[in-house]
Amino acid sequence: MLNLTRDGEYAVRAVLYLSSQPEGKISLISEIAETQEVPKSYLSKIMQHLVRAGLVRSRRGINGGFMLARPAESITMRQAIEAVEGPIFLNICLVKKGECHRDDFCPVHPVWKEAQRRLLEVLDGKTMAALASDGEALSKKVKKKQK
Amino acid sequence: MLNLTRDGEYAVRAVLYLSSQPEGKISLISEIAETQEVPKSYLSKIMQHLVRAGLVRSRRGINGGFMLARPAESITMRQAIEAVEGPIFLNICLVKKGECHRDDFCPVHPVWKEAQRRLLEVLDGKTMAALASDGEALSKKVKKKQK
DNA sequence: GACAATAAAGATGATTTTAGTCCTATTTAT
DNA sequence: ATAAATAGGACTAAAATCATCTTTATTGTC
Repeated sequence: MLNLTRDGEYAVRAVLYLSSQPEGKISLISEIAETQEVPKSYLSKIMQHLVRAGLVRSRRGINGGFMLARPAESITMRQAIEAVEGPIFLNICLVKKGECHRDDFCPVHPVWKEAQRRLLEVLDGKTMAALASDGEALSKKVKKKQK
Repeated sequence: MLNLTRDGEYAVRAVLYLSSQPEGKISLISEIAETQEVPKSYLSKIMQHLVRAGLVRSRRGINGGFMLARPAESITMRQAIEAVEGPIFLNICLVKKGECHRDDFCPVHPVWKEAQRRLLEVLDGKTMAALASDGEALSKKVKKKQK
């Protein structure tokens, strides 16, 4: 349907939250779930994907929780999304050569290729560090408005 | 899942086929279905959407069939897709202001807006006439290769 | 007017995906 | 040991996907 699933949305929120925390701080699932408005038990699933993808590190037991596995500057929006949704392909014909046998003579194929390139350019171009910084700026604006 | 459905794929194929026909020619569903490798009864549904969207005109009865309702130059890929899938939104937060109540302070929102803008730019920029012409060029190339 | 060809429209259904919940491990600091 | 935390699998309801089939409406020809 050409739109992001909950999985992707929640993954971005979670990684963004961790990126906004002081370095080295460990965050609880319940903490992330509440602030990011994600069902806790669902989030648990999402976090596991993020861990397996190497974006997030977890610690079990008392004083456990989650933190980024890498600097927020090195994690892109695309990576967060693909960690839970798998690789992004606007159309199956982009999965790999030969996936669609009409490839050779289909004039639509190159259009999708270009569309996908442009989409990914945006998602690749936004790091979690940048998002976190944008978020801070926004929350200052909101507070000003409320005065 | 961020990818095109069959509906969208088939719609593009069907409109493209009609765009490649001599002007004024009426095409049968079975003809479109066979050449475009779309199940006939499924295609029937798709064609109805295209008719209602005003991209295609139909005639019932003997000698009936389908033809473009407008010049192929005036039909974009986006229009063909949205005729069957509805408006394209990469994320629900783009549907309309207020759809996502995190809008005001969410730094991710503008990124999706930009990504969507770029994607639509590509789909808006490709007319069915252009695709048909690209298709012709491609089929010549394929024939050459086969020699 | 009867008939055949054709699309329109609606009912139905199998399969997959989505969006979760819940329960039982397993790990770990104290 | 115990309490606090994540890990991971089983389960589910609802929706979307990808169709098929049947009936109805329209239209040209004889």
